[in-house]
Order: sequence, then C-alpha cells, then structure tokens
Amino acid sequence: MPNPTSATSPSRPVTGSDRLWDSVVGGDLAFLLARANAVSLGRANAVLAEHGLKVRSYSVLSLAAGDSRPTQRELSEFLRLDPSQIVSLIDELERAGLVSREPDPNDRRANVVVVTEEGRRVHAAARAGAEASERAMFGVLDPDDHSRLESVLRAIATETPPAS
Amino acid sequence: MPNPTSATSPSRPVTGSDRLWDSVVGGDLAFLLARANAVSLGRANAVLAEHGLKVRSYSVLSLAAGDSRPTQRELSEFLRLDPSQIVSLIDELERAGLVSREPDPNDRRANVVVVTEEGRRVHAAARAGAEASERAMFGVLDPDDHSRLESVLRAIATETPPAS
DNA sequence: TATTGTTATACTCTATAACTATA
DNA sequence: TATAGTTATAGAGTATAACAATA
Repeated sequence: MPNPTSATSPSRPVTGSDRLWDSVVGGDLAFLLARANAVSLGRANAVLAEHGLKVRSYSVLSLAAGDSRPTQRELSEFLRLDPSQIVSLIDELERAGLVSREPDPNDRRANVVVVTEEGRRVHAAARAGAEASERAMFGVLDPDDHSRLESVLRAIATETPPAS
Repeated sequence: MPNPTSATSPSRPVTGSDRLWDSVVGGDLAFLLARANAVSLGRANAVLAEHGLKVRSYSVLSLAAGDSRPTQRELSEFLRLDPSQIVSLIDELERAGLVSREPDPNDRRANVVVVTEEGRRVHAAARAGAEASERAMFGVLDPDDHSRLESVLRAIATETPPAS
C-alpha cells in the first residue's frame, strides 16, 4: 500500500518524512489508532481549554453532571485512573466551584461527587464544544460507518486489560 | 443505549462503576477511541517488553529496519516526537546494539539511522509478537470492517493537527 | 482485615530553550 | 540566518506505598 498521506491529505505540506509511511508501522492498526487518538485528544483539549477544562476534568464533570452521584472510587474505576489522581481532579473542579463532595449516606468512608449549578452551565457549554469538535472529526462518516466504528472501538475498549 | 460492557464483555467481573457507562462520555467516540488506544498500547508494550522494547523504541527500530535510512529529523517528524526524545530512543537502541548512527553523506549535520544484524533479528521477533497481539484485538473483524477501520483511523490520524 | 479517600514520593513523559556544527 | 543533533531542565502525567477513618 503506497503512501497514504498523499491520497488522504493532499493539501498538507509534504515533508521529507512522509516517505516513511511505506514502512511496517505505517500500516499498523495500533499505530494508526495511537495517531488518531493523539489528534482527537489534542482537539478536545483545545476546545475544552476555552472552558477551563481538560479531557480528564471534563470526564469527571460529565459523570457528576449525569446525576448518578458517583463515589470517587467509582470514578477511579470507570476512568481507570488512580484514586489519588481523582483526588486532584476533584480538588481542581471543587476549587472552580463546579462540583462538590458530599458524604455518602451508605458509607461514611466514601464521598459522592455532585455537580453545582455553575458546574451544570459550564458542562453544557463545554459539551456543546466537545460535540462540535467530534462532529468535525467523525461527522464525515455516514451513520452506518459511525455505528460500526463505535462498536469496534467499544469491543476493544472493554476488553479486559492484559492479565498481569 | 444501555450498559454496553455487560453485552460485550460478560465474563469480566462486574464492578459498581459499570453503571456509569450510561453517561454522556460512555457514548463518546473520542472517549472510546482513548480507551481502545489505552488497551492497545498496554498490550503492545507487554508483548514488546519480552524483547526489551517499548512501543516507541519498536517504532524507531521498525523504521530503521525498513532500510530507508531515515535521519533523526525524519523520525522526529514522522513519529511526532521532539528531536531530543529521538536522541534518547536511539541512544537506547544503540546501547543495545540494535541500530547505529551513520553520517549522512548528503548533509554532514545529519545522522542516518541504520539497523544492525542483531537489530534485524530482534525486530523480526518483536514484529511477530506485535502482529499476533494485533490479531488478538482486531482479528475478529472481517476483512471489510478491518479496512474500513483502517481508512477511518488513517483519515483522522493524517488530519493536520490543530492549527495552533 | 479490607476498603475509601488522602498524602507523599519517585519515575516516566513531554515541552522548551540553549548550544555546536554545519548549511 | 536557518537547520540537525545534543544537552539540560522543568512541567505534566503516572505508579506506588503508606496513613486515618470506617466497614
């Protein structure tokens, strides 16, 4: 399979390194996945920065805004982040007045994360931006391809991690 | 769309955080992309570790093994890593005797990275492992879905990065 | 004894700037 | 004046262990 960039992105200034696409890694799905993710992450962070958020804090805010009253432990499991990282993310969101910690009535060890009114407003605005950015990347897909991509990614994403 | 993990990964122990899939992020393509990439990266690193490599060093080794004699600058551009990161990656590979730096006859400022015989052997073995691991993840796709996924990812991956 | 949130620490990654030798 | 490789450094991100309160 010959140089794919020249076919898919003809307007981009061609650099000398484009010839390296003709290598093993160039056709590697894992490599493309990493690349695509980097682009996606960069765009999302750029959009979210306008709302004082990053992908991480936006994820936590979204989950809090879902009114499911997650505990920090649940956030940690779901986002696959260490509990200590959740602490700093919530500290940050709490300082910004977007969420607050409430004691879990079922377990006095646990905190439950709830969104504030301000948090709801910021989340709504940030979500609109994030979705627009997502449409800019994935919107070209017809609904069929879109749902196919979603199910493929979900299948990989929900595979149990390497049994270490 | 209700809890997808229970549908796609029924054997995984169900944790309390699975209920959070019913949130905005749960259906977010960017989120799924990040997850899928994390899984893919983790598996690749686990496999490559058996050969003393990581994804980064394997990529450099692969490009060197492609006999295209890339300069460090080209590797930096292609892999989107800072030139200084390429330096340490090549230092590492050179110490392990897998690649060597040769002066570029066309430009005395530049080095060209070439694979050694030992590097070729290690690369062949590592590549076999990496491809097996890739088949374990993506092999379930029929050829049609496989090429569709490849073209979608490539399209996103080769988009020009956010015009900062 | 085990678990939740927390703190502290160290280690990897990433980004930036400066320097040299060439162009 | 600009570019290739290198070095140094600081920041972000990540992983680990320990601790107090609670289960």
